[in-house]
Amino acid sequence: MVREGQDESDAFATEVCWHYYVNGMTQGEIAKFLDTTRLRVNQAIQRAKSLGMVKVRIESPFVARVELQDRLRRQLGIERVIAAPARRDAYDYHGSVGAALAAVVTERLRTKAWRKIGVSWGMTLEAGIQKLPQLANPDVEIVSMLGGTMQGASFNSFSIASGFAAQLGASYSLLAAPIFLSEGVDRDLFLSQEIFADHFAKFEALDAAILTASDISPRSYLVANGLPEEFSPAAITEAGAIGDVLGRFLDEEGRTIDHPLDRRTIGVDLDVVERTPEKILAAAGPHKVEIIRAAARRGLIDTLITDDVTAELLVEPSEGRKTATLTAEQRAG
Amino acid sequence: MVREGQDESDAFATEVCWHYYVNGMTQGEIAKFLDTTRLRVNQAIQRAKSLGMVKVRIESPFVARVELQDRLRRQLGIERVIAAPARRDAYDYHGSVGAALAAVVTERLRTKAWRKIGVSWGMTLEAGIQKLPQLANPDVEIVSMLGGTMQGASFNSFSIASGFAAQLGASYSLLAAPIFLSEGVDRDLFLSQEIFADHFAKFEALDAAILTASDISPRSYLVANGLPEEFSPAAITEAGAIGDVLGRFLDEEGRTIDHPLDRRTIGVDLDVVERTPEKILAAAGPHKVEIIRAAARRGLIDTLITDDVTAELLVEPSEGRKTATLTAEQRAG
DNA sequence: AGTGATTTTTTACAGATGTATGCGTTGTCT
DNA sequence: AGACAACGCATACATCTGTAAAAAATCACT
Repeated sequence: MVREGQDESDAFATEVCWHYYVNGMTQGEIAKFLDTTRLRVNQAIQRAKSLGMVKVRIESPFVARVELQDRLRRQLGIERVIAAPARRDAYDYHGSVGAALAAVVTERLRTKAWRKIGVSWGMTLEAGIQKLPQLANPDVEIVSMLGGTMQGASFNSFSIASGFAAQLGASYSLLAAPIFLSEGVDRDLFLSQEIFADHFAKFEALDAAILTASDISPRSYLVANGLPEEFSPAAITEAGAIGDVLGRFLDEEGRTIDHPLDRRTIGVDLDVVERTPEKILAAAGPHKVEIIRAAARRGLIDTLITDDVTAELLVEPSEGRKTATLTAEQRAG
Repeated sequence: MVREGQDESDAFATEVCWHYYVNGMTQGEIAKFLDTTRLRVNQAIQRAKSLGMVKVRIESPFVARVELQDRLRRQLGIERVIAAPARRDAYDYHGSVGAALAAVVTERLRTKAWRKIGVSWGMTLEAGIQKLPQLANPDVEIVSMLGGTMQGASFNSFSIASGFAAQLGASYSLLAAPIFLSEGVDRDLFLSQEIFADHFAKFEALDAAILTASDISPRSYLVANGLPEEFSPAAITEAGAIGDVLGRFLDEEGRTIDHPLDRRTIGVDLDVVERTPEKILAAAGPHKVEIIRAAARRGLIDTLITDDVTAELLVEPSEGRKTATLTAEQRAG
């Protein structure tokens, strides 16, 4: 050509991409058609992609959610994120997340050979039970991962494990103890009872754990109904806690806070939970953003189930909102 | 899922496409990641494409031209179209087309083992010679496909073949005869001369033909300089002709017109040209639109070299201008 | 429960794609 | 002119992709 190299090569790449993407020709066909080698065509496509000449856009109502999930997944460094679409007009923190949790558990049970599933408790998990279909999994055992509350407003904390078991057609194993021991009770002595030893041994053998997280506020079922009188929410916050997972209060970095309350908690140790093969944490609500981040940092989440409202709040504000139109240069490598 | 099937499957397809196109994951990786089979992922991508969910856009200054060429190529039913970018401020019909012709010929000579190249003549081909680099093709013979003019304004019609040969470093073979025999000369007798028989035999053995086309107007070098006095342009038009290729006047359908002039023309028969393996026709200008269409219909064009202005005029107005953003559903089949 | 029909899942295989290797050509420097 | 380096090209090969057929599972019906 009389024209200079850059133009010519761009024009060539343009024509190659046109045939490839628009006309659907194969690289070999294009090479034959343009009297060149397949290698050249292949390289032209790769160059065009890396130059951002080829733009792939996915048009679907689900794109925003998928993108959000993907970004959050990378940011939190966890395996999977599900951001269920929340009702923005009647936002309740639990409805959509519960449905998504039910769907995930159902799907997982269909394909995985889970035997023991550890469960936490709380309003989010209660919502999940409501959405579960009736299944038959006689080989599955639902293992309660922490003690229960002695009083409550809406549901019995022990009923979470049994409720899961009932819907899943599974057996269950409760931890028949208060979540927080009374003052003066010797923890080691209490737990030395044989029945507890058997139960704690199951924690090490869980195939999956269904968790939730709460902040420290009256909205937290645990704080509202379970906290011993001598521990005020303010005192726990003072100690650096921003919320709890399984009754264990964590600081911003996901570390268990050093506080007398922790030594009175009856339930699985978070270090044990970390070793569980599949950890599903379901939680939503603007007030839970910090504790979800902390739980992720602690390594307590493989699959995060939340809603799109919370997910939006979870993503780093620094990471500017990307458009759904992205370059597909990734195929190059 | 609690949601209905359509939504779920669309959401799934969206997520799959996201991973595939945006994250650049392989179908197998996505299947493993989403706990499903590669088949499902493959089908989801195909469904998304066929639903128009995936849009591929090529962003390049050359897109418009490439698209134009491709559309024209299909419409004319020829192998290749090159629409060189014309200078719209100083439009001359020949500059850009000549450069493109030179580029094509150079490229073809580099890769193809052409031995005999037939050439027409005219201002467009003259422009091509000007843009040809100096090459060395001692094994190539340039064969003039028609007789010459006895007078002219700008260039000698015989110099086209010799000019090509000089630039290409090839030998040449002229047809030393007038393009139109004088009245009363017996054509068969004239052509029975041995030297012409040899030359005409070469027409059957051409590897390629470099052609052009003109309308019937003073802008045509042939009409202006070559037409016998007894044939007025009006008379030829009257006979149905809209232009000529190699001195053969064609009607709209590309048929050689039945006219006394045709029986006095000295040059290759168009039926012979049709059998030439590679026919390159270079022509541009709004006035040449009709004759280019006719030449294509006649099967005289494998590669059309024109400019973008002419190409725009050549495409059927009925075929609405498509946008450069097209669905890439073609990969499905 | 048994049986047949329908649908999924698995498996296999034929292209298509992306990459590395070695060879030949071109151009350049001494 | 000869040697060397750089570049491009053909080949080969390891995935990846798309599709069809076989096997298995599920479902509907008797």
